[in-house]
Amino acid sequence: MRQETIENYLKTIYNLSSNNTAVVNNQKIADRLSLNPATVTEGLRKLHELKYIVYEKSYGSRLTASGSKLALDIVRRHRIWETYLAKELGFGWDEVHAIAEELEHVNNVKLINKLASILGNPIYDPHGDPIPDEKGKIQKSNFIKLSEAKVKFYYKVMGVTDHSTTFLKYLEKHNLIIGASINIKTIEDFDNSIVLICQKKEVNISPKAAECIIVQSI
Amino acid sequence: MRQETIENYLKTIYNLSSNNTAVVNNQKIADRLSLNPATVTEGLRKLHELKYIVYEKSYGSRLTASGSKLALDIVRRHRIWETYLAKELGFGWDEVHAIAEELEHVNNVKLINKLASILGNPIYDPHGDPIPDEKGKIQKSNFIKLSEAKVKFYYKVMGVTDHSTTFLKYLEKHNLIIGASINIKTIEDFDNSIVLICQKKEVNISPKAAECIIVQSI
DNA sequence: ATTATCTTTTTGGCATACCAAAATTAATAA
DNA sequence: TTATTAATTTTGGTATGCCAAAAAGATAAT
Repeated sequence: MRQETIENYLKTIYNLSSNNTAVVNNQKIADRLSLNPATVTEGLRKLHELKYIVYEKSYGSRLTASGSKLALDIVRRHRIWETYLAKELGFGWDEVHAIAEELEHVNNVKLINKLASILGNPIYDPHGDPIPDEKGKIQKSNFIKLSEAKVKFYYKVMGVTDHSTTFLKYLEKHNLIIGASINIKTIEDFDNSIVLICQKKEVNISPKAAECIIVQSI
Repeated sequence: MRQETIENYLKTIYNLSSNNTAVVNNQKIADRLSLNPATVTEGLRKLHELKYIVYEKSYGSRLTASGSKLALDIVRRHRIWETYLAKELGFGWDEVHAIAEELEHVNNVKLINKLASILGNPIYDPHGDPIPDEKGKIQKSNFIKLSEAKVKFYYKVMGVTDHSTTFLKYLEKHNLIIGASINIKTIEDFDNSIVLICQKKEVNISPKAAECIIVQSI
């Protein structure tokens, strides 16, 4: 199996099993990688043979220790590159993902560690996702998307994943700046829009906007 | 044909036809890419179909305008990365080639131009090879290896392609520092070793060392 | 000019990574 | 529980990139 193929599968399985214990189903992998389901079945069978995953037919896959190790390594490379592209090379946060998607396959530990060191060994990337360290250790993040927030809970705005002028203006209008404290009042049943209190004013946030706002439970 | 495969062939053909007009034979391509001659024959036939090269059976290949364009682009990416790795990320000149060999396939114009700009848009890389500009224009270099120097001519030492301590000490001992002026006295017939005058002293340079010293006609 | 040698090409074959369509298996709803 | 729908797997097939060994072509040496 080509190394790049292996890496793409493992990264995808890792990302889809967020907590890294959940079993991932084939269809989601096929969607993410834009592959035919038949191709995925084949791929997973091979990854099982290579002992990167445990694959149970008609059930799903989860990473083994060695698969997890490789997946974390790829995730590290990807996030370090994203951060480097954004912070050191002046790319927009909307541009970095696609480039990092290619750069992540260049496997040179010294290179990634050097970039990380220049960046001050960050534990979070520009999107608020945690960056595994060289050993694969990951800072468990309590950052979530506003769209995943629960009613009555208090949160702090930590970042955004969309940096378009229109979106930033939208946020400004509602006082949703970085660091702002918010309280979720209700989530509308019919369209999932979120009603929250920010600086004593009631604000209505669309589901689309809520997807792009990163918050932390406080 | 996979993009990476195309790029590796074109780069190799470009490098082997130095002046970019000479016809390149299959065996040299096979050697450089560590491929079976049969594979090369196949590859060249496909590149001909794609109009990247003109390939005449049992004769050889040369780049077309479009092949040359792509080749120069790859060469640019490779040499910019080498320079960036060496100058900005602190890699040794012996390490940069292998890493650049992978990074060169990441095709993002903005990225390469940004790196070039940080470096001050250099026209030569750490090995003394010229870096094509964004349009593929190349500064014609009059740098040659000392091994290609001619008797009675005057040259200036411009760089080295081997950075081992032992080699640098060898040079120092003979006063062959960067910028030094030299005059080729004779080239020994039986072993091709070079006798030159440097700072009024006669110095004998082995063919192996002469391969690693870059000079410029003055 | 005719071997001998070296290079290139052809032939037949293998592994990988894919897909479409059919068949199977699992999940869900009636 | 049985039908219906959805997910998964099998089957048969394609394109790419590679190789070894045999055949053909070109080059050099005597």
